[in-house]
Amino acid sequence: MAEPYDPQQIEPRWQEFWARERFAAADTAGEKGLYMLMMFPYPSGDLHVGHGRNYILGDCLFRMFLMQGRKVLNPMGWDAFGLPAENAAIRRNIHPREWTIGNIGRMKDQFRRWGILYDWGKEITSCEPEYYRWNQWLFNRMLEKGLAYRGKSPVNWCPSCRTVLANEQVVSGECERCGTLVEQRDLEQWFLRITAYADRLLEGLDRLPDWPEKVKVMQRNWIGRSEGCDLRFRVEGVEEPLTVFTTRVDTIYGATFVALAPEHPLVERFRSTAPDADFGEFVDGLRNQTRLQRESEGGEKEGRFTGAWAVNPFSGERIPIWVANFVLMEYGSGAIMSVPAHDERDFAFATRYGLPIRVVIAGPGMGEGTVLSEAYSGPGRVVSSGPFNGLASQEAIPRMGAFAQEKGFGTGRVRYRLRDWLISRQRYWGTPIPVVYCKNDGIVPVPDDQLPVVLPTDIEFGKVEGNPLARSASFVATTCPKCQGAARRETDTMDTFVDSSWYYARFINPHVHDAMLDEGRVRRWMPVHLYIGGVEHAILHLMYARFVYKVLADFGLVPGDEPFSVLFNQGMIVGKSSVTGRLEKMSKSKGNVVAPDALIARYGADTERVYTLFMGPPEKEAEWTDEGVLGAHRFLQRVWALQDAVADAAGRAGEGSANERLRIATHRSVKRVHTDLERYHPNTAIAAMMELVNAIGETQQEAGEGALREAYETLLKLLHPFAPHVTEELWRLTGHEGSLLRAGWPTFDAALLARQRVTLAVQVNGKLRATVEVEPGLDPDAAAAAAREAAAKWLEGKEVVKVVHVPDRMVSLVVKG
RNA sequence: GCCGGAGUGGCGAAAUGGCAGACGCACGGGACUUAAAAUCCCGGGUCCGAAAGGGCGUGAGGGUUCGAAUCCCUCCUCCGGCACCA
Repeated sequence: MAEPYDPQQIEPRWQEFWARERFAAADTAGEKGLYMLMMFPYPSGDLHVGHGRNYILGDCLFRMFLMQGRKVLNPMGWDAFGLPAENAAIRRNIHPREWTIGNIGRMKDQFRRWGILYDWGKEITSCEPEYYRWNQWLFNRMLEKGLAYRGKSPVNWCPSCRTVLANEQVVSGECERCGTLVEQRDLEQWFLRITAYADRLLEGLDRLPDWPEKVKVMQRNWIGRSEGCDLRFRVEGVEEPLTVFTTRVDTIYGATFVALAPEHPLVERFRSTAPDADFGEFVDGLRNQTRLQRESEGGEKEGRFTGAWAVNPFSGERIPIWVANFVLMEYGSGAIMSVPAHDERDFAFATRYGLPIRVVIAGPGMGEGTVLSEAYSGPGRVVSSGPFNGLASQEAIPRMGAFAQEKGFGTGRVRYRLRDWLISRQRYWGTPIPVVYCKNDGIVPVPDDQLPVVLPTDIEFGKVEGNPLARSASFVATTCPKCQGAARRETDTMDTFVDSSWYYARFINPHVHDAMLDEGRVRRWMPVHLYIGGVEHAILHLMYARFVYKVLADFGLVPGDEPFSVLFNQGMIVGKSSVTGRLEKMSKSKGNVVAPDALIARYGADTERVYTLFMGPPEKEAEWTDEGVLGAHRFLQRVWALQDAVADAAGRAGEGSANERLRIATHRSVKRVHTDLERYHPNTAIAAMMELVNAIGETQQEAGEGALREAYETLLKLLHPFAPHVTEELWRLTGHEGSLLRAGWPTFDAALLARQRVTLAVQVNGKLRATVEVEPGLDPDAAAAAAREAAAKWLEGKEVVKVVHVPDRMVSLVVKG
């Protein structure tokens, strides 16, 4: 009898062995291999079982690749800048760096205890100057190309995080990180010109067939490309024309007013002349509202007449200019031509304020005089539009656009919802933006040879409002690189998404000191073949990374122009919350965190791994249950116990049919595990191995040593990526030396699988009536004969008019009478 | 509102045009045990039937097909994303 299965005793030993033997080390100087990567984590400290999913799946695939003898780069690092470290500094008076490094140590240890292998020789920590200096270097390059710029605009301010945020980091009016309502502030900030890459970001998605459709759709929506034209309206009494953006020039004869955003510069000119006494108050009220407030007020459309008139450039008609709460300064030109008949919002506004509604697009069943009860925004025939009458709206759009262009009051224009990427943050724990402000020379970049601009350490946290960096005298006071005069350093730091926008390329050459990237290596190893991470980064990280990669490609530093060939999004692990009683993402506040430590102490890391991979398809959300863990543990117990079955069969030839049955089961499992892993379905791969365990159990009395050994050893190999510790141990116990990682990945004998008898389903008129066991590869006539015999009782007195034969699967008989 | 995804036993799920429910959990019965735990064996979609066998069954309704969980149309519900974007 074997010793009892004791993961406590087994697991640490193998973890040490794998580290010592450096199985995960990949030489990127040599020839190209497969590059797989899991999104590097923020080192927040403790990991729970929900975090494990991503890493366990990655490790499972990695180990299979290693067993297949492939060369694989599988690195790990730390997205180490960010607010939690600074908040910890304020609360607990510990330096952010110290806090971060401590957490990294704990997380690395957790990875080790999960049995997860990484090439730690290539570890990256983004808060170290040797890493972030290249953020600064890249910033300088982008500054040279005009891709980085300083600009003033209304920006999102999170009062709790005390910093501005990029648009992508505001989720329905709230800070993505802390949930606080963001405010609008007019500030001068640093931006990266991601909008210059909008079309390429869009077009690149079409060349990513192995990305989830969902992510691509989200990015497309976020970029929000729309084609239309800018039209210039003359405003009575005003010199400069007013530009509006529209995608529906075809409706312009139906424009009965023009609407301006409250922030539109033209509004100021009408402040004193507008007819309503509360005009100024109204405008100021809107300007002080947050975006969310403005939208939340029941979607109620509100506005005021400015007292001014615009002239429709097509018809020459005078139409009033209004200020309206539903017009956004951030989009288009902050001014629209309003066509109530054909736009839902304009319709609501016109109805409320008694403005005319004029049909100019006749949809099905509509004519010139039709009175609408709601806006019609579909296509139709152009009416009441002078020379354009009778055109189909689809046709009128280009025709009328061209007309406007010809006459000089219109220009074809593509607009995007996407805004430039605001990267300045008024916080300490990030990459210093490498510029200085000089009285003589203005904004001066810090020259490359003076990089990195290192974060100072003489910092006091938490005492006063504002960026602690700005209070570091030694940091702020500097000299101008141009004139050597006194100058002031920029104290804003970069958004941490800058760090993660290119780290994947640095992993290939983390120790190059005189360049951001080693061109030769990067050229061989990029793009990342398989990128695994959570869907929460569908827009943020993944779009920034695609943008920066394209910039790097334009600088000639990287090959191609997409960084990640295959993207795999794992789903969340959720647990029943003791607070809300519902299934929620694991978090301390929800009281549903399962810590790996106790689990590993009781059942072992292999059990956690098998359960995590067995829960369901990894792209789906899955609920953690203690009973499920038990099932995974039982499975490993059975595998452990089966070593006796092999030992007991020593010297036994066994019974032929049992041997054959077991061998077929073995090879079928090899085939299934392999194909299931290839399509990222570890759950069904485990099911296949469970079936093999059952098959070994059923035949262990009759089968011979050869078949049992083959079955068991194959099982150990197949199971190794899932449960690495116990399989290594069993591999030794069954008399082998070395590691399963070097034992090769099993292949299956197709000829053997082709020999197994098959069960044909027999259908009569589409209903299953019988099954019949036959030799594989039966020809249609023989199959039909077997089917007729099996279903004889259903064919009595009937005529078979058609036979459908699906080889080795079924025969369908169609009968009449 | 728009876009995307999903809906299958008591539960997690499998099957992507060919025997629905593999595999596991929970449950029921049995063996072992003084007993329990652990382990092992057997049984579970549902209805009729003692059984053999049959009817029904993959959110609802319709369609295509010899054959549909799978393809098409209409609708319902849930989840996710975007949302006054001109």
